[in-house]
Amino acid sequence: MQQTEFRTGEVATRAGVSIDTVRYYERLKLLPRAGRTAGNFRLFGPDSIDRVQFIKQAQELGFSLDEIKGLLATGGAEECRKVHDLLGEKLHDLDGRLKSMKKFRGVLARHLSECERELREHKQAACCPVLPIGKKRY
Amino acid sequence: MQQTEFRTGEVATRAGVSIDTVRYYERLKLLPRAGRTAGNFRLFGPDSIDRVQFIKQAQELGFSLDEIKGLLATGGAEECRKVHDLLGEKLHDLDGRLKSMKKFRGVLARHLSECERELREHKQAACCPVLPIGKKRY
DNA sequence: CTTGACTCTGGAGTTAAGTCAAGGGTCTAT
DNA sequence: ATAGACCCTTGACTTAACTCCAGAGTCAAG
Repeated sequence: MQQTEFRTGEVATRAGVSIDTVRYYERLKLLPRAGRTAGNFRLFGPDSIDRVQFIKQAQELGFSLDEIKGLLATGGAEECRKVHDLLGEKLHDLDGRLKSMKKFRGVLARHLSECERELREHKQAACCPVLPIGKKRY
Repeated sequence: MQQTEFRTGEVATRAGVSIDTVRYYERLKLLPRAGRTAGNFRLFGPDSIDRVQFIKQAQELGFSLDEIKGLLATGGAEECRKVHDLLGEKLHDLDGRLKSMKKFRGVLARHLSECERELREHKQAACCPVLPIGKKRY
């Protein structure tokens, strides 16, 4: 049978965060309040590990903990509507960011190859500062 | 003829940041030290505006000011090599992030449609918390 | 030559997201 | 029944990236 309860430290290592972070997330209600043992040790269900990972991923993509909390909200119908709208909005954001990331990727790639040419041709050129603009005065 | 010098406030509004941010960036050497008028007002070249925008964009994509500074560095051949390497690394990061963003996009989109179905079908269902996992215990 | 909008410096304050430390329990393997 | 590994709470600290403030100077228009 699968393990079904985890203490703080175990959640932390499994999800790849610090133990303090797990407690911090619980305080912020990003994780539901965990149950406790007789000795007051937290006990989390396995879903909490996934949840922490979800949070971390969303965070990587530029969502704040607050926004993430919005996405995790649970409740009646109007809550649902709110999550729905937020979701649509976030999806829209994400698409915008995907687009500009691709553009930026292009900029960096262009610079990279320019930089390579520079290094190849005049072996010790002035340099290749990454800046999508002229190089003289600022 | 084009305007060729800008004071702090103008750079700020054109680049869409606060005036404090412009000064802050100058302090951090993300912008080259601006020239001054007789009365000690900063004078920036037009490139500074582009530079601020570049910084903001990179930042949106998850680069820290410190990393960005690395990309802007200028200097001899080894500096160049360093920028080159950093650039390659960042490009690689970016690709990873693009991938996981797309995946996450999928997750959100799936939730969105699930949420919509929920709202459509049982008009006032329990709700649709965004969580890529089971809903019972944490 | 005054007024109102703008700018300067230096330093303190803020926010998000942790991170650390002190002082003290708990658990389990021997 | 004790050592070593965990865990608890409270509250202070840290870092990045701003943001705000006071007190003072500058500039363009009328």
